[in-house]
Amino acid sequence: MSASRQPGKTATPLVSERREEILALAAKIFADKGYASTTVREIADAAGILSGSLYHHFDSKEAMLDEIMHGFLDHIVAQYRATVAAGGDPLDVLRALIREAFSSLGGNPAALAVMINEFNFLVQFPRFAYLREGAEETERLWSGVIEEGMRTGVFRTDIDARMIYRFMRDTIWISVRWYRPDGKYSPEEIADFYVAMLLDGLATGGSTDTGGAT
Amino acid sequence: MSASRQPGKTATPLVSERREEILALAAKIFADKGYASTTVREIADAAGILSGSLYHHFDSKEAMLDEIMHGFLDHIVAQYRATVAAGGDPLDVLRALIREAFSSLGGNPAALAVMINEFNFLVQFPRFAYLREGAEETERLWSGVIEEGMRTGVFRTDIDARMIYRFMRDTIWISVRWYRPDGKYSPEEIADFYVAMLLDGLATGGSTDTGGAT
DNA sequence: GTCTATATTGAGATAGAC
DNA sequence: GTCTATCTCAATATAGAC
Repeated sequence: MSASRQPGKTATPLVSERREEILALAAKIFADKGYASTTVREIADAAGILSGSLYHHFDSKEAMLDEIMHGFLDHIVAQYRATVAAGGDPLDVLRALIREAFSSLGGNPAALAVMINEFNFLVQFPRFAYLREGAEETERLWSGVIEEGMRTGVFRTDIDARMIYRFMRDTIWISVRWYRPDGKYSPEEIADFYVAMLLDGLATGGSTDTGGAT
Repeated sequence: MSASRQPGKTATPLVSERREEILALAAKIFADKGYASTTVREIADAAGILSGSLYHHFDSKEAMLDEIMHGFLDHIVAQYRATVAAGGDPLDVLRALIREAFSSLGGNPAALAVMINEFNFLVQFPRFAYLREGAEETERLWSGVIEEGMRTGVFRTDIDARMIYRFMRDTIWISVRWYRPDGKYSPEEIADFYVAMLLDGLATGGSTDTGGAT
């Protein structure tokens, strides 16, 4: 388990492994019970130490949450940025974005769940204001691709691009609530199902009659 | 505001109006801050009374949550049941279900938000086990319609029906997080956008190539 | 139905020994 | 890096007067 440690160098890594371990445990518990309902004692128990000892690694319970959120958000936004920057056919770019979003399920499901569950509450506090920035940049990136696809004619234009974005974002991310790593489908398969449904629709024939909203 | 009160009868209604008022206030705060992060004092403040006085109306904070959840779930499940029982073309039934789900946005958004946010955590406690039953009945009702549509050939059969259900359920319900009553679109319009996208897809041409999952 | 006053518990966090 | 011991505060809930 210490394979990455270089012989001769006596530890003190820039980011302690123990920190990361504890952070991963905390993320899991935050995801399962909710941040507010989680006690520092539970986190300490999971790590096999006493609650007071946690404060050697972290300033506070909130600081743990902050690190989890920051780590997740920075990573995913950087991915989106790179994918959009690479450019290409809007349809392909959108597909790539969707796959990246779904692959967070396999990557760090606990952090994703915490993000989904706590975002709305946390974003109102100054300390977590960066969450809004990340969300807004993500929305700009995704919506930009949709809008480009509308201009070039590959996407339909009769639905608000921002609403399409929201539908997609919510559907993809909230799937962390039912996704199980040992389940029937991998994140990649789920992504492909979703792309298939999103692009071509559920109906077989032309069910162009939406039945209302004239 | 007391239009429903009959003259001559001196109050003592079966369900006190004051209870309902307080419950609505509690639901709003639970929705905004999360159940665990809400204090009984905040609820009392909103109602213009002191925290101790709440216990004249309710046994506990948890009892308030219980009433909110029960009220919401019973109502929506009864609706779904009736709609499915009425029968008809699966495509029309599905459309009706989707509209009903979205109309919860206009009806009782706070209760819906609390349901979405707290479901996963609460369902593990015996007191809230009925949440699972409600969710399962809902899934059976919706999935049944999708499967019938697959049999009769109006829906594509290359995507798992339960996954389709989950995608739909999540997308619709989580929209309570961004829906605003004073916003650009009504729940009915949002429902129609969603139905349009769901049934016919986002792509204009035949983008049958999903690009992977061979 | 609400208030005053308070009991009681459990939470996050700290100080210093080891 | 962890433990022992404890502080402090805030939260739910209660009892009884009005």
